Amino acid sequence: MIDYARALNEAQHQAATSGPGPVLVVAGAGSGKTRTIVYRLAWLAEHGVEPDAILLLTFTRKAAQEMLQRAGQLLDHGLTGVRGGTFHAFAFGALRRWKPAWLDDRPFTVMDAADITAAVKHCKDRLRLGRGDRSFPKTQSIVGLLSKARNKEVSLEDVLRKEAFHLLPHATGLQELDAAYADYRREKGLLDYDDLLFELEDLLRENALAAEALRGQFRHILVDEYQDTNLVQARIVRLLTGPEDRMTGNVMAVGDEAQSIYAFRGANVRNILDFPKLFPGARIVRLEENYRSTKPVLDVANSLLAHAAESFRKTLFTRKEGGEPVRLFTPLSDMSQAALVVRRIRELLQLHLPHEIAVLFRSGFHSYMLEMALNQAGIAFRKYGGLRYAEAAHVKDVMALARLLLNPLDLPAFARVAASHSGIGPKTVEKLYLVARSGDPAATEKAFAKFPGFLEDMRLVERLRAASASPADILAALLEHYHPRLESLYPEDWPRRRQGLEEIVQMAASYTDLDLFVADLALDAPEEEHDDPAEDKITLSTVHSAKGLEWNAVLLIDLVEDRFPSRHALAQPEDFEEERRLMYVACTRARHSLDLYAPVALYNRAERGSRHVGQSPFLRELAPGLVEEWQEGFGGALSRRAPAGSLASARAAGDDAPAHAALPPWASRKRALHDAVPLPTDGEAPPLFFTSSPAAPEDAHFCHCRHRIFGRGKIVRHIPPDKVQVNFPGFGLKVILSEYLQMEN
DNA sequence: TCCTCGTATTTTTTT
DNA sequence: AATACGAGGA
Repeated sequence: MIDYARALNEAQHQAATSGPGPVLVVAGAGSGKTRTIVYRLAWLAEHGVEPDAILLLTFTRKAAQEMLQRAGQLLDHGLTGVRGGTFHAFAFGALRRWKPAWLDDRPFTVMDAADITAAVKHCKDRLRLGRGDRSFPKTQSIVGLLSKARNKEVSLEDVLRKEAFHLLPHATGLQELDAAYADYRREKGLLDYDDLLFELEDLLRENALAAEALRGQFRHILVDEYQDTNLVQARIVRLLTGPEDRMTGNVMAVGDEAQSIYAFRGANVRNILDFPKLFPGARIVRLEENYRSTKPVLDVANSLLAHAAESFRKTLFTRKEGGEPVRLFTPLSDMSQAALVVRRIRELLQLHLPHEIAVLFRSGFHSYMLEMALNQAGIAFRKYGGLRYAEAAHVKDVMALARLLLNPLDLPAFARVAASHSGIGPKTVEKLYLVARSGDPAATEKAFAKFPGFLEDMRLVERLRAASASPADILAALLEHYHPRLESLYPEDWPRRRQGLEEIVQMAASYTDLDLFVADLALDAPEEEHDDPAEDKITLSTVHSAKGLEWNAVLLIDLVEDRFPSRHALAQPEDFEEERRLMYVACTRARHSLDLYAPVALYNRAERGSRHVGQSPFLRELAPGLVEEWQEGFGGALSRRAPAGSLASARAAGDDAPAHAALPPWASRKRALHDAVPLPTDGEAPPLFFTSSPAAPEDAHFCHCRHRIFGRGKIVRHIPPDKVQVNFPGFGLKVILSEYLQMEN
């Protein structure tokens, strides 16, 4: 039995142990939201709710897995039966079981981002839209506009009027394109991300049998990151909890309007405000105490929100007094920013394990320079957001063959396979597709005769379709067939790619149905390397992908105009406000240490030089005295910029270039840095780096312990007050409550 | 007419 | 890195 009252604070306790009916938990950043959900799961299990009657809908699968894992540690019998995943993955599962009628029993495929772009491009070309017209939007902007209209459930024209006034002359053309793209998907048996949600809603409304089956199974629904749901997702949750006129199930939604960062995708904060309307009788619980961050970090975060629009304003409080100051660095350029960050990470690595350190940024490409610097410095990292594994060209090539096997009408897959043979361009693809679809063998033979390589692809796919082999066997066969092309396409690094593809075959081994595997890859691409738990790496991530995660040390880079906030967010006040919340999310990821970096100049390829940039408006808005400012001089020397008016401010202005100026930035960094820090003249607290030791982990004891599930493991470090991190062979690093471990010596 | 290749331009965020 | 566009070849 778990002592809930002891393990949770009052509000958390109320949420975790609340009886039947709808509950809304408004959970501030770091307020123990995950903990609350985990204890909720435990409480439900203790009260006789079978795990498979619980549906946990989260924004990312990573979050769902983490939650289930933490719950498993808490409960003896684990919660393996709890169903959890993204709305999209859940929708796919349901639609696979109850196919939409319009498919007429044809197979269907989930499109990934590249497919959507390719499909819209195809329709655009066929309608001859924007040919030679530079004012016509590019394919990717069009995809964004169409999806935005559907997600916000407003007309395309309204979207244009509001955010792209200059495109209004093209409204008719874009509407035609929207219709053509819809026909395209219908004809080819393809569902894009938005289709999955709307089709699920239709299913729940129109197929009483399916609706009853789902409602009967999932008596308890938990929705995480509720502020990021859009209108149709809220309706889906409502429909899952019962027919329109009455509630038959239970629902708990958890969210924080201050962390709403997906409005661009149609997320609607009103969902939180309207929760009591949609779910009458809802109880509301607020978690406002922050357990994650130290006071200086929280002060910065609160200061950011103080300037937000009223409905988003909130102040979190912490009892963790003290802690390191938040530091703002102003490197001379983004290049020296990368060097400085590398230096700083090296130092943080003496205090923290790699996975406790993260560098965050607004957009995927902002980290390119840092990635190069880290590679040179030999520091391993994992990157989230940006290019995903399943988006790598070689993976898409092999998966396209697999998809063709499942759905011969899958035009994006067909086009990808075809175009990998030389001599086949868009026009030829279309011709071949029409012939292949007509099913006339003689005509097909003739048309394909010119492209023997492609013909072989199709023959192999057909053979494999008939063979009814396992997903792993099918992919292995496709990989062998694809290998020669892999070598010729990527002469430099094909072995690395080959290894990645072999991992795909490994992954597929845990599936019995190929279509599930293909959909999973499109819906939630796994990480690049199959996690080798022994290999601990630091994290690079976009702020969006960092949502819901936390680290001991967070470094936030590129806090300059046009980058953070994104230059695309300047036109609309709401967009600007969303960037502010994004910055808030970024800062609240940090437990002990938060570094802010605002390079003075950015390298510009076109000009082959650097260009001066202003600081992010969010930095200028911060209340004075919240951050400690350090500026970079030549040679990487850092000097403290004293608070305005103090004695040291005059001194900081002078630039005394140290003797190490000629050294490369990351050579003998310790000494160079140390010497560069001016000694305090007025008895003020001294230097920056290396002295800072936020709750330095005690040195590793290298003693062993035993866990009833994971077996014997080595204790890597203690996490005060009551947890330890243990490396279990075969399971990797786990954070576990000491009381669940047996010590060994 | 269609394909290929080189060059210029531009990168938001996610399912 | 990925797209768009224009020149030149089949």
